[in-house]
Amino acid sequence: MPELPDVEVFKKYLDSTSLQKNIEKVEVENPKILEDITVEELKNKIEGKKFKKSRRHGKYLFVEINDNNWLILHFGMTGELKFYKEKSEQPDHARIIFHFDNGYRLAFDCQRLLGIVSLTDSVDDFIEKKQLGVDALDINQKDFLELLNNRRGTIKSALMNQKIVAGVGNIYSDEILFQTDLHPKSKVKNIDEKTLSKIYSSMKEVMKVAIDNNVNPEEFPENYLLLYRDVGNKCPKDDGEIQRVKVSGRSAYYCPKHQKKI
DNA sequence: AGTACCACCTGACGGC
DNA sequence: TGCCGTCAGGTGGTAC
Repeated sequence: MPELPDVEVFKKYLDSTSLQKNIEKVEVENPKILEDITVEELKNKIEGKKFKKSRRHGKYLFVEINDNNWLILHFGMTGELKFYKEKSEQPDHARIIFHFDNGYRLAFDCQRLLGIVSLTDSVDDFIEKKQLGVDALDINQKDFLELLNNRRGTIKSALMNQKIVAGVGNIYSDEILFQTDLHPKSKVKNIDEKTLSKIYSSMKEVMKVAIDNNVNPEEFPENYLLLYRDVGNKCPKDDGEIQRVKVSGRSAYYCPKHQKKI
């Protein structure tokens, strides 16, 4: 799940359920999910405090505990949040559980343990240290074009490169290229400025559509790839046959009929 | 600078 | 039923 739109939906979920409640206890079910911190540090810094507000950057969600203390959540491939009351409702792979004083709990669930839970005293420093680019929802067209100017690689890997633009992952880069009629292996340097501008607009549009529809593909427009993103399916635009190709180690799905390599 | 490959992990699925 | 290979929306390190 967790690309920019998914994380934005998690943010809204956390904001609407878990802010301003006293956190009585932090339970660590699996410490492998922690990075650079110990179980004790996590408990000491959070127990007895409240989640004050949250902030998203790319695929990261940061939750403020107090002025110089933020919880870092990264969802990996399989992370998600669940707010619930009864233990019986606890998700199968709850790795960290925050217990609130009203009896409710917030679980950081992560089946594959590729997610990360950590702490930082400065979100901006963390973003800088990770060399994350500007968030895909915030970047302006001029900066986007400049960042892609003179790149030698493929357009899909550029879109997925978190140092260029933060937030776009495998699924949504496919969607953006599907909507702009470009083969995922097209070389960035072969793409003219007009087409790059189209990619920029499509990136914004796809992110917005996904967020507005709560990342539920069933609600997406009919001409979106997402519901048909598998080998052999019919392209929702022109009845081409969806194919798969490896691009920088990831599976890219595309319609060979209208996505041409340039 | 880019890319290919590996590692970190768990689990679902299809073929035999 | 079990075993095996492949795949899955992420990131980071290494070696070309």
